[in-house]
Amino acid sequence: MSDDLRRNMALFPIGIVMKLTDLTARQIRYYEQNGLIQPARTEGKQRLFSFNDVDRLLEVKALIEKGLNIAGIKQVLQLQDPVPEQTEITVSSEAKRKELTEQELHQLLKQQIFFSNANRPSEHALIRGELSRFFH
DNA sequence: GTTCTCACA
DNA sequence: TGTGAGAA
Repeated sequence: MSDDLRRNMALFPIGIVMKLTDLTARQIRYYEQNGLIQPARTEGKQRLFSFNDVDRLLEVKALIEKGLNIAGIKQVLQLQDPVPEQTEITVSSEAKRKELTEQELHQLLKQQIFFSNANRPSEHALIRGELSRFFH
């Protein structure tokens, strides 16, 4: 399985994303309304975030903390990722931009867990449990 | 118990 | 952005 596919496959409920990004559910949904992220949905309409979404959320958070508004962030993200539309699973059209190696992917995962540990040491187990499916 | 949408101070 | 209501 390609790394690219894996990054778009992870499915976190909003609660986990809140812990991972330290954003409120309100903010996360607000950013989605503004097109900053495109989380998938379950049949029950609950949001399912991929690692790409979490990654983007962290960028958004960083930008917000720098004093940017939604409009400003939209521009920044558009420059980085001009309309993802839908992530096609076609083998032929993959790897147009950044391909992550196994090591880089694991490094990213470690970072996520590190952030969580720094903020809420008592919730290691929960988050690790949710992320465990990404480790082999 | 968790998340969703909508709405209001 | 926060919070609460009401539904799923």
